[in-house]
Amino acid sequence: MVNKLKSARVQKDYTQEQLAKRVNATRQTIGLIEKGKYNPSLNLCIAIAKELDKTLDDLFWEDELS
Amino acid sequence: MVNKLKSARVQKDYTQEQLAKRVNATRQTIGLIEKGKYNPSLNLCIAIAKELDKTLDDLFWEDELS
DNA sequence: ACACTGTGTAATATATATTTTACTTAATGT
DNA sequence: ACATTAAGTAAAATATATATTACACAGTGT
Repeated sequence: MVNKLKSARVQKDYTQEQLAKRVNATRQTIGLIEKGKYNPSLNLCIAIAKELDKTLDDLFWEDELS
Repeated sequence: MVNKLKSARVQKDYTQEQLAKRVNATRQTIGLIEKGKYNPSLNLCIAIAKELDKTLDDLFWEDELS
């Protein structure tokens, strides 16, 4: 239920730290978001999505649907 | 550039206060998000989108594209 | 055995989202 | 004219996202 973000990051061959730097965040923040332990801000979500060539829905919209 | 959220809310015939109550937020918070003066949390965005029968992309993804 | 890289995690500090309370104004209805 | 409703806005308080620093650990390469 968690790791669409992690999948997308790994697909891009980014480490947590590399992604963090590109979106002006910290490794820890990225790690916690991947673990589902954070409720990130919209701007950060958008920055991450753009950096990974995904959309908000791709990364953060409900899995439960379908 | 701002008001996909406002449009969706009005379409649903919700007042700011009604929407706020349904997503466990305040009228002020909704108002500021509509004005683009806030960087809301992902959870709030998701709650709003669900309540308005939209997706994250519908409401919060870039206008600038195209 | 030792260095190095990627990640998990925790404590404290800082920035900022969100609430609470309150005042204002435009619009609408009586 | 008055009351009511929806919305704009502001100050202070509170909650929480995020940064900073630091330590631990597994995996990999030397």
